[in-house]
Amino acid sequence: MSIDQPLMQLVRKLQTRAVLDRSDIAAILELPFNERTYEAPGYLVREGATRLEQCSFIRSGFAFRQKLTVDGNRQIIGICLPGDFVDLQHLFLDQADHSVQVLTRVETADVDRTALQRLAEHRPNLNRALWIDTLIEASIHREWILNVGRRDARQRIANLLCEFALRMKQAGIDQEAGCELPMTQEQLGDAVGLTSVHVNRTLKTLEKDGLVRREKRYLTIADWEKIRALGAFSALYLHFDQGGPEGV
Amino acid sequence: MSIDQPLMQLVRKLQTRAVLDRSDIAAILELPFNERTYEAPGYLVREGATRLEQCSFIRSGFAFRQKLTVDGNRQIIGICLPGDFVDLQHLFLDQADHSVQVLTRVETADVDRTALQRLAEHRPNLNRALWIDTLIEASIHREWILNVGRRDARQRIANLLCEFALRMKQAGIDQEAGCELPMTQEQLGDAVGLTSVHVNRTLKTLEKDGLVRREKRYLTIADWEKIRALGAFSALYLHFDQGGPEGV
DNA sequence: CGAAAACTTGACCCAACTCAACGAACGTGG
DNA sequence: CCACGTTCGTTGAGTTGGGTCAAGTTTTCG
Repeated sequence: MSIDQPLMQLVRKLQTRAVLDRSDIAAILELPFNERTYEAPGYLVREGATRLEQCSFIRSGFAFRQKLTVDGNRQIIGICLPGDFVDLQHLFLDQADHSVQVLTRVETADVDRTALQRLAEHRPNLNRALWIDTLIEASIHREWILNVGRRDARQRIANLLCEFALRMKQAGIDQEAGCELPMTQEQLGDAVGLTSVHVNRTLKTLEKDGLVRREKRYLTIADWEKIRALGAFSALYLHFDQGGPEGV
Repeated sequence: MSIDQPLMQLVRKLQTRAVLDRSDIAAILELPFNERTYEAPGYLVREGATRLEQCSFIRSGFAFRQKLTVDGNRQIIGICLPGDFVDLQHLFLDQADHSVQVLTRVETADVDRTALQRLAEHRPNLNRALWIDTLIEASIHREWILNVGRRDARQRIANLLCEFALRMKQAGIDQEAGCELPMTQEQLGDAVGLTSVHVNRTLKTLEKDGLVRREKRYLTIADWEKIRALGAFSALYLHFDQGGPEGV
């Protein structure tokens, strides 16, 4: 049950979603699983795939969900941080409706989906935790629709950065001076529905205004309050408050 | 157990999501519930609301999910048809992260959320059905992010119309000649991230090209194949195939 | 060290927005 | 059932945020 026991990471994640008792935790730690490593531009999930027998969560590294237009345009649908499930939707859905691609080298732990289904079936707390995780992801999707549909370039990027920083913090992997962003400007653009060229120009203005700082490949948030205001970011949609007993 | 028993409608909906046995159905029909009616520009759910003790599904009428920008711009996040749950997310989430507003007069049946939780807890089939419903909604959200983020006006509207028509058909409420659309052009615009003015102009071109027909207040799809191709619509993301036994 | 990937910058363009005025349809009350 | 206010749809003219294209420059990494 050491800290580098991958399933312990899963336990900790689910504990942010619902209260688990001793036996719940024991049941998780007994799950059969295998580990896997994916390198940089690889796919964890491919849209259309059908023999989905496992649900994976990320032990380390970053990934993103994406869908493509017929004419090849990419839209990033969400970002997966360490500790996140990559494809919890495959607990019950039989076909992948989007792809998940590696951002930085990713290590996963893959749990058999029927084993996970049994767990949800027999353990209300785990059922609740997994379900809440699903619901929060849907909530994040909703915010993204708003972001891409109704905000201008500066606001979109600001909002994305806020979400990223806060989720990093909740996952306990933020640096002291803000947080790093492991995405290229093109990927950033694909996440907010803009061109890499325009992302570049927009980031410049954000830097000029003292909202972010950029060195080499990394971007850090310089003025949290200003960027929060610009992106009109409200953490409500991340539902951080859901961990309490019986959801109070 | 007549057809106008509201809970029978719920049974039928859930049967499109998973296989239910006799006792599952009986358990649903025993749920306590009350009925409510909402008039035209009213709210079924308000963003930020906290005492969420019921989950409602729509017996008749249409509603839409929405979020607002700080500067008052609206983005419609999804559309609720008769038979759809309005706020299944409140089965486990304790705060509303978006609003749901009436499109046409809506009649709902409201089920106590703890009763529904108990059902999910004790009945794997129902747990599965409800969960799949949640997952499909998340999948629709993803498609909307793509739609709004990476397609042009004609494609966006075409895609939305396809989704609407197909879901209407699955819900069994399509007219013979395509289907009516109970949304104003402004609402259409808010759903696809455009202005009502631009929606108007774009609809004109779609009509000129013979893809849709418009009479009075109603819009019907004239050429399904053309509009499907234009919107690059693929029904994959609606996961209609999920109803089978054990998801095969 | 060299090639590939990522980032910058400028010039030009266009899809969609804004503003504004007007017409059509709806529905409500008398 | 008509009158009239309100909402919805339509159209034009002018503007703009962000896209495109293209040519560098810097960074990364094998």
